[in-house]
Amino acid sequence: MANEFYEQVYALVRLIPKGKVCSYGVIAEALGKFGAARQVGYALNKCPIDLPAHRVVNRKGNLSGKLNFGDDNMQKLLEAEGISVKNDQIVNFEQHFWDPIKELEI
DNA sequence: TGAGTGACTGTAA
DNA sequence: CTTACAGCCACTC
Repeated sequence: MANEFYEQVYALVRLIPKGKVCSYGVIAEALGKFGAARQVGYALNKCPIDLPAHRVVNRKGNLSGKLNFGDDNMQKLLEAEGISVKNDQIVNFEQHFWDPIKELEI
């Protein structure tokens, strides 16, 4: 690929602290692609094994790519990090939400 | 090149 | 809060 955007997405996802989650739109925004949330998801679709994609969810906190994440149970991984998941949706999403822009802005 | 697709989001109801 | 519609950008066929 050699797409810088993809690399940035991967790099940012890896920066997500354990026990925290983020939305596609925020990631796209942090990379300067305000309307490219779908591309973030597309980038994650490549899903490198070392990429904690389970920490990335949509704006509703729904595990959109749970099935696409792989054989592993995305919900289980989140719960292992202290994130409660109910009905494929993160509980207290705002509480676990991590804003890369705000964090990187420091 | 153009049409179809998608791990999305904002707005409206 | 959810559901439905439209807009959005990049990739695949």
